[in-house]
Amino acid sequence: MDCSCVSDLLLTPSMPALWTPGFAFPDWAYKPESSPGSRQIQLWHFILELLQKEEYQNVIAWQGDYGEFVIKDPDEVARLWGIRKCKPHMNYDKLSRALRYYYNKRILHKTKGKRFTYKFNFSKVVLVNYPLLDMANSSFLLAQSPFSGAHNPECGSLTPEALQTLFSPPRLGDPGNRSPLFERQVQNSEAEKLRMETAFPFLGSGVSGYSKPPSLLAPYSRNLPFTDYPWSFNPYLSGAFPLAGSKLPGSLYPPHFYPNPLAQMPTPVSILPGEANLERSALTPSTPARVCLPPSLGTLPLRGELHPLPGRTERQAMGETPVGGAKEDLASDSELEITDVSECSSENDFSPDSVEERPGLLQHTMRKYKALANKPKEATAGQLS
DNA sequence: AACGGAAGTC
DNA sequence: GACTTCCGTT
Repeated sequence: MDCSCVSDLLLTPSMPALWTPGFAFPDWAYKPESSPGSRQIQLWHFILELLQKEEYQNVIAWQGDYGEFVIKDPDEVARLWGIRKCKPHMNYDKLSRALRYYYNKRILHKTKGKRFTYKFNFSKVVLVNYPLLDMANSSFLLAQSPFSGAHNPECGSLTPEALQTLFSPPRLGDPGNRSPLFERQVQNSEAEKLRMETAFPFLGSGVSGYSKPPSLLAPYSRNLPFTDYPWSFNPYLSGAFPLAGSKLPGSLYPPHFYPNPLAQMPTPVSILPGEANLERSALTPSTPARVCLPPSLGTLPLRGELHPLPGRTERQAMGETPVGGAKEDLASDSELEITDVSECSSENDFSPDSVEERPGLLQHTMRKYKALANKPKEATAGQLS
């Protein structure tokens, strides 16, 4: 009420918080779990939001390589952040302190020598989008990273047990209904949190990380569109957003960074599980679930077989249409500076999610992944392409 | 500008 | 836990 700060950019009624057209983050990343008791947006989310809003290109923008961005107007970013957090006295000094705390979490790191330039640990973003994928490739991915395998204890943590944990079915008490994309879990279980933290340590007490994305994750296209991605996989293209009909400005997707998904999205590989395996009712009926899979998953069991992280992650990877329309999304884009206060304490509760139990599949998938992970990259790529 | 410790807030 | 605030240091 008295806090005339919050932008409704991400709190449009018809749309859950943190609508990010180019990125898809599992709901657990949206807060309740990552910060028990708090529902506020995290700074890195906010940064990502700004980064993909065309209107803030002069404030903050992707620049340089791979995940690197420049805060062109520190004061403005701080101001926006302050508005978002109802911290009128926010400034860049404080904001940057918060950013520095991300260094240890491996979410960000500083691009030395470049003023106001930071870099996302991009692999983590990919991880968030395609957790299973990343896990599947973890061995050789990490092997290629500057902080590879032997030096990376995390690499060894991706054990079948970890997978098991990640895939473990929900507790019996967990609600069994699926919720539409963007609805977030409210009654998310600790198990879920544990699963996530196992897979995405950076969100917790993370350890590993690579400053450079694994080569398999492909360099950004400098000139070519989608085809430049070795496996037609745009890590920033979640596919979880209204594609057809959406009118996201192409400029939101700098070609050198991530091609315009709307214009260049190739026919994606569908990992749509069989109808019997997926409760399609939760999906927008007219919107085919789709996802661009990297070749590494090309030979993995698809349709009805691959059923990674049943629930949130899967649906995102499948390109579920978010609640609300693109039009509203766009309309809200320019309202970051909204001064509507009511949002300050508004709640954005979402329905609980569910996880399906597929023990057989789990075993199968785990074996497959393990096999894949143990193969040389080339061989794997070949086999998968 | 950038860093990071320390204490405080929610 | 994720900042916010303050501040001394590089």
